[in-house]
Amino acid sequence: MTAIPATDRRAELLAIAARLFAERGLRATTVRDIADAAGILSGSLYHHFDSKESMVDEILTEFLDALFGRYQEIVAQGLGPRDTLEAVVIASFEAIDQRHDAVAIYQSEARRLAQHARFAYITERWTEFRELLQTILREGVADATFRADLDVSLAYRFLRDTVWVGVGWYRPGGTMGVDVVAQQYLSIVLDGISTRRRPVKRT
Amino acid sequence: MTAIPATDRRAELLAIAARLFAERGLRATTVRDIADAAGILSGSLYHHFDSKESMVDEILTEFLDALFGRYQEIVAQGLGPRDTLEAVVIASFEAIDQRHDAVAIYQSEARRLAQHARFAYITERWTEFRELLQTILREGVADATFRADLDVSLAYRFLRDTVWVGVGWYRPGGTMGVDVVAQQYLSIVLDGISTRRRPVKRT
DNA sequence: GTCTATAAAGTGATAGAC
DNA sequence: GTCTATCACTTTATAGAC
Repeated sequence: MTAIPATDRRAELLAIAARLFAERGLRATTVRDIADAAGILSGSLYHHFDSKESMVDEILTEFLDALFGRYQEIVAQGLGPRDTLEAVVIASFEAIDQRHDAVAIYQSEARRLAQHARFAYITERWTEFRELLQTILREGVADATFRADLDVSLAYRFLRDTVWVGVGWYRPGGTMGVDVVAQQYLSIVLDGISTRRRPVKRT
Repeated sequence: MTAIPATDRRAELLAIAARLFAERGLRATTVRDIADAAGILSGSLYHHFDSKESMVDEILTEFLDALFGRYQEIVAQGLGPRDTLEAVVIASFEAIDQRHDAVAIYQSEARRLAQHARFAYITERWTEFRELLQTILREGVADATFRADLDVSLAYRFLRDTVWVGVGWYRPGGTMGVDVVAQQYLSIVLDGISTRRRPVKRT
């Protein structure tokens, strides 16, 4: 583990890179694009970073550390399954609001990045998030907060995907606040969209 | 509009390209990768296709035409809001099952492709799908199938995203059949995961 | 911290032989 | 329908001057 100098210029360049990575995709963003956007030449970027891959690594590491730190805070509060789930969902939407670029990169590139040894921590975080959500769901089924017929592993994937996919359309600073979106989201996930329950079809 | 010769070899090469595009991403898949996988040299691909972009275009056009033809069939049946929604969701999951590569390409690249004039039809299809789902939701609210407090435009985005994001983890031929997944999905969306309804929080 | 200059490899695409 | 050969251009990254 090498210490990384956290200069202002470095952070500034990283923010520029993150925005381009999020908008155009990792592969479609060249080091020239980043340098152009920063008003310098491409070679000058290598004074700050080893490689383009290092920039991505740093953006994701910082983001994931902050996010999972927040999740740990929530778990430590020892709320019940429903309140814990709500808090985790709200924290995730807040991340979409406040770290939009990093979430967008994570959402659209993490799966492929995770295949490389350098990004193995993505898989670890993925596992951590799965255990977090599945534990909440299992406890909720056990204490009758959630439906007894819930397929926990499927519901987990559903929750995971639906939370993060919001980054695709949510625009920070738009008319709809992130807290409103989170509440509407929770309303659908917890209570469904229909007025009356139907029998669960078995196949 | 130029007629495209639909030879066997052409379809075969297109299937190989679609698999690679889906697995690695458009930008990360080179014409050499496609040619290698097909057992020919990269130059030979240009006997069949104008460009790499043409391959993508053809894969997506064919997929979207088939999918929206299916949606039209469903609408033409004149079912109620709930049955129409169920049928649309099931048809979408069937597409994930049967046209996995095309759906994966669509899911992860459509937004950026739509910015180019050549792929303007993606935006048109997007609008078509939005109107389809929002009409179902509005009619469902009107006849009390769906909750009166539903935010239709937000629920639409929720449905749209959650249906297609399934392509990220669903593997055709796996242990869980696509019909089971679709039913579980509908169960959550329609009825929610909780045992009892909570008051909707207003902000 | 940035620039000049450039290397080394990869990329989409073409022309014409077989 | 595929191969040989190759072009024009782009891309990541480096070395050393300023």
